[in-house]
Amino acid sequence: MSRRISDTLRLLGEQLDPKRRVVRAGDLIYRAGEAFDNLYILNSGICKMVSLTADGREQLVSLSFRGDWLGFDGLADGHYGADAIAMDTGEVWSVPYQTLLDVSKVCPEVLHALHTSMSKAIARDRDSLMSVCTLPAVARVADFLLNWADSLADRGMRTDQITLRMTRAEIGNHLGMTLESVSRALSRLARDQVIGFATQGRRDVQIPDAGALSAFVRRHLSAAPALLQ
Amino acid sequence: MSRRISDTLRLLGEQLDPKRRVVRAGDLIYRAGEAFDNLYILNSGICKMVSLTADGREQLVSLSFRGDWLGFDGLADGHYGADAIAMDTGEVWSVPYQTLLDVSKVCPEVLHALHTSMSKAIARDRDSLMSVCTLPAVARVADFLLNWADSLADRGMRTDQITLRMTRAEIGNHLGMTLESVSRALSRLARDQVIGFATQGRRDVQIPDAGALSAFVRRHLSAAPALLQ
DNA sequence: CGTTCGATTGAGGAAGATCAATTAATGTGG
DNA sequence: CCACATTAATTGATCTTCCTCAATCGAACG
Repeated sequence: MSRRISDTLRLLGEQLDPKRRVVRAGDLIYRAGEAFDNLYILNSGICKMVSLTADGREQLVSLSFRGDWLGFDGLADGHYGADAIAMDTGEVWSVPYQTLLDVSKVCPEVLHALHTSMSKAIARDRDSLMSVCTLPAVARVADFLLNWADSLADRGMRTDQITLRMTRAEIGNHLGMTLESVSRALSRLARDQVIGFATQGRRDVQIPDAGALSAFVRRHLSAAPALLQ
Repeated sequence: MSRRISDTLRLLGEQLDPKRRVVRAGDLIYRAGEAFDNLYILNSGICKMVSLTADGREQLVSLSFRGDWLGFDGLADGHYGADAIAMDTGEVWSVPYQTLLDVSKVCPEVLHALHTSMSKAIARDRDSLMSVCTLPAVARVADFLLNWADSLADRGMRTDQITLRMTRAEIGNHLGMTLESVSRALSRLARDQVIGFATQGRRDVQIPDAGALSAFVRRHLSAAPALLQ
């Protein structure tokens, strides 16, 4: 899988000749409301998508890792629907949507990469909804950590220790709970030995055994009624 | 907008020569886990996507209306990620993904229609997450009704009276609350005169003034902390 | 006309929010 | 490099929202 993502990135880099930009934590990649022109590909680093409603509600709607595309949300109505913000040093490639279409005609793999990435984005968004709707707070945090670790694993990175580049407030916002609940959940997970904290600072989370963390989630399902037919 | 959707459907019908199938409430369009081959286009009727986890959690992840495409979620890993179930009598078109790609080469509009639809799906999924994460139960139900009405409006249909083809349990599942909370929320909305119930049966909801319903949501925002940078 | 399924409503309880105080990490200017 | 200021995180006490359990009512259907 790590191979897959690197290979895809190499292909895209060669075929699309994207504009490359180095970003640092906090840098804006695009802003909600801006005219849609480019799609972005995250070559390295981590990104968050933050959506803001007219009535002032703010939501961290998704996270992106190496190989992910950004900006789909702007395609339909010609304007991006959220802010894309770097959470870390990284490199972002940008490609005009039109260029992408042109290249796709001679290189179908590029189009397939786009579709695969959009499909994954949809699947991930649904997983988020599932998590928020069906899991109690502690399990939601555990599930969040598992998903982060999975994302790293897909990219061939270590998953026994992950560095969350987010505050408790951001995590809570993304998971639909308060920062205090996030903190309590993490303390609980640490007390139950399914996660650990690194020596310095509590933003580094150790996951010695993903299976145990996964089992923790299963143990904390609140008996939900079936929907069925 | 209604024009747009009809026009797009006509184009797709002509260009793709899809297989057409009439479905009735409860009919399965595709099943989670099935091999991905086709994309589906909803020519009429309403559809729900239901996702099921390994540990038995069930989630109504999204709803689809006339003109929406179904099946994107299967593109990335070759298997559909949810069940697609008709909630009403309707007609579903199916098109092999490969056919779609072939036609796209001679008719770029088709590809653009696909991308637009995927982009909208992503935007809608994010709206769902936003709603679940930032709104209290009553407001969530109100927002749900507003979104449904908007979907109808986009298709040129009446929005002052909508027929929910869902039980309270299904609505609750989709919105992350119990069926009792949905019932109480609807009673509350009716008491506050922002919705009404039709003479017969309580599945028909009248929305005399969408603005008033929208204002109700705004009045019931729980003061949330800002995320900012 | 009774049976079944869905919806409503009430009472009590629990999960998580809110408020508040403390501690830990991070950053800044001297 | 240190004292101080600032921001983030933890933890506790209380309160609110929503869930759970239960009874009743209504609608649909054989």
